[in-house]
Amino acid sequence: MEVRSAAVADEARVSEAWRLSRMIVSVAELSKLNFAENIAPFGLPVHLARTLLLLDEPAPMSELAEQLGCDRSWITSLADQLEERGLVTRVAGRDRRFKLIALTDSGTALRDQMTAAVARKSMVLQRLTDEERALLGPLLERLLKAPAR
Amino acid sequence: MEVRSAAVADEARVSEAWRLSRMIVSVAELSKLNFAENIAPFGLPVHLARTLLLLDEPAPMSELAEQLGCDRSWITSLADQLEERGLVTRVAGRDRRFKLIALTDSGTALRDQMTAAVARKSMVLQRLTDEERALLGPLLERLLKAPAR
DNA sequence: TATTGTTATACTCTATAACTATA
DNA sequence: TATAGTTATAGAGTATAACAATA
Repeated sequence: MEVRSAAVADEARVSEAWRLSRMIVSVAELSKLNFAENIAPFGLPVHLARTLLLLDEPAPMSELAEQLGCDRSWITSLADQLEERGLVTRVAGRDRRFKLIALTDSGTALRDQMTAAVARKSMVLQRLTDEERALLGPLLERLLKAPAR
Repeated sequence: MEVRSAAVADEARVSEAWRLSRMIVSVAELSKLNFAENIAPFGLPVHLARTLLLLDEPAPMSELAEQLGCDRSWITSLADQLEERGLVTRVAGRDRRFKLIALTDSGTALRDQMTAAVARKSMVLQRLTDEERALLGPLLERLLKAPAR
């Protein structure tokens, strides 16, 4: 009897967890759509916008590859595209093998505009209250950092 | 002075929202990785597994296209692949134009196994307590349903 | 004429492998 | 020999457009 009700409770817990998992993915998809809409006025494809928003400091290409979770060769292509638009330049690194990707003045200006626009129009800001956001933060941190209890 | 501090508070709110947005996307990415790992033992590529988990009732292909957010022609391809593996069949719909994708017995068995495995091993279940999940649900619902307050 | 699913084809994003230039 | 970036090529995943069958 106790075993039975424990199993039922577990079943409910598992199916609720599954529902939450699917919701997280949906939220992220919505969030990406949102991002795409918000940057559309700036005329950059999503992957270039994403890269631009990452470039606080001049960064070696291999480091960008790591941050974006992609191959170095793809970074070459991204850098080419951003360079064509005058948003970044390749500058020398501490070693003649390294090339750093650095924002140009217009790249910096565009990044600042985009960051502000994207943050102000984010779903999280538009749809949640201050209190709700305060609750959400720690939960997301747990999901990202927790060592799979 | 009041204006200044209001602006500062707003700035903080916006940048916190931006941090949360990025975390949501990271969580979703982790969650997808997790999903991929959990279904790997079943030997289905991710897109087929995702489709299988969607098939509770026999569904017309155009409805699947809508649910998965992709073109009807891609559903044809998915259905072909699932059919080759004996997991689904095309059955007649209420109109001779419609074809419904329905799970076979082995499709149903596989789906049940996968659903259970995926739910039990989900990050949400493994990394959050019951209380934390109870907090997370309503927040996600707000993000998905809220009419952009 | 409008709709469902199919086919053939093309495109986008990204990885792999081979290459170069340094170190 | 090992590492950073580049080039050329290939693949996965998906869309587009034209089409066939049915309504």
